[in-house]
Amino acid sequence: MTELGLRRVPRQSRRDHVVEILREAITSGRLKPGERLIEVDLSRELGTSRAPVREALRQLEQEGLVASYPYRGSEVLGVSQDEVEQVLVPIRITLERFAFSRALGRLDEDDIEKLQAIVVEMEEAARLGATERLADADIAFHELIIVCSEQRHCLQLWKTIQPRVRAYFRRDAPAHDDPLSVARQHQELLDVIKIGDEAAVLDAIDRHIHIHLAPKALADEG
Amino acid sequence: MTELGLRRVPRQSRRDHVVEILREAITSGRLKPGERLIEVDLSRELGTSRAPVREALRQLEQEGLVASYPYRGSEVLGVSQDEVEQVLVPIRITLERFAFSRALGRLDEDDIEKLQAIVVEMEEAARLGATERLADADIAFHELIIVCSEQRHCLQLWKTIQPRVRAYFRRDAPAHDDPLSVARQHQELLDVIKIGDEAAVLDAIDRHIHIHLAPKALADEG
DNA sequence: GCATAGTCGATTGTCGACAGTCGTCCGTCG
DNA sequence: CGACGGACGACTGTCGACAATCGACTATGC
Repeated sequence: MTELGLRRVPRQSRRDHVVEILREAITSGRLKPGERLIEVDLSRELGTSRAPVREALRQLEQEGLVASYPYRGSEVLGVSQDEVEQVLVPIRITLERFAFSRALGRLDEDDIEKLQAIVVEMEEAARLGATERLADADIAFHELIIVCSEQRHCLQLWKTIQPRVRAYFRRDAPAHDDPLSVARQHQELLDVIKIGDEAAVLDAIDRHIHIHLAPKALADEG
Repeated sequence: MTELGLRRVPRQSRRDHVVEILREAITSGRLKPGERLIEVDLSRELGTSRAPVREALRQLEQEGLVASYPYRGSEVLGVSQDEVEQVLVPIRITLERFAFSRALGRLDEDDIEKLQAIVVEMEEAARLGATERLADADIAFHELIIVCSEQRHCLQLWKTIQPRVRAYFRRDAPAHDDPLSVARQHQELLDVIKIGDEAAVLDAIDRHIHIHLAPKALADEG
């Protein structure tokens, strides 16, 4: 009848659905580190069978949000500041330097427009004090460029660390004294991208990502 | 009777078994890029049901060895030289710099002995021209140190890229004019580790991993 | 002859049931 | 009183069957 071709269509598999629900719950902090994840309970709550839940837990395990032990279940993991500084930030720099330089030649006007829209979204979120929206827009900005780079394995590695990057964005977002600065920084990054000078872009990314380091870590880096 | 408590015990889940078989087949090149992986066929060949096979394929997908498309199946992926140089090598450097510096204080005599044993294994494999054994020993050396660093997420990221690192080790191994040099380089690295000077170790790792770059890439890096 | 819609086989996505494993609790024995 | 061991409950690992989806092929109309 009125159902236009997508009646009960999942359009996204139940597994993906479960992954999203759980990832959201973990990165937002609603599920806390150490909490147990029991397959039957989850499947009941989500109105599905255990098979999709199991596969979802495996994926979250790969993403480092969950740890699981044979025959003994799964638990939620946290993201330490130490990991952010020592692993995630350097990996992001490696990954994004590569992705950004590849993306430079491929970004068309449409892409630039989308990036600009994300910056606008940031400004709006910042004004409203919507820290989660701000963090998600931040993720979206970086992910869009990685997607545009059309480097399959780069995107795959990004997907592996992205949930944890999101987790620390969200955790740290409320601490910003000036949320608008996030939007401003991305605007500057975008401006450099528009100009298209590779060296300048790489330099801008380095500085942009380094912002996430705590003062002490910055001192360590020199 | 004689069965000493581990009769039919899997001791490793069927899923892990399937993962290992397929990973081995892909990294060794027995399964070629583009080849299709059909769940029922695999489950029949491996004498198991589809559930473990499905979960194994998901894991290999996370590792970047396999790509899968909803309702349309999975296929084997390759590892390009471009990815090695632009992504895997830099990521390895980031990861291993961190892991090695963390491991330095934790390596006990037992660990050093194991590392030494791996170098001996390399020498033996090199003399026999056993290129796959040589590549696997190379992997084992680096992985042991990452394990000793006791950085959970570091290990998790390593597990994500390790299969592709193995793939390019195995692919490139036969091309070495002097297989023994691999053992020699690791011996030198191990010697520096024994001394325990962090800066020297980090420097040695950089150079060690950079070896995998083709001459052209090296020129690019300056 | 060509475009379009319907059908079919192959393959994946999901389900409910059962088997295997682990930690715990309780009773027994020294 | 503590160590040992077997039974129990909770949960994960695996299975075989069914539903949903896709691409290719075929038939139909123009």
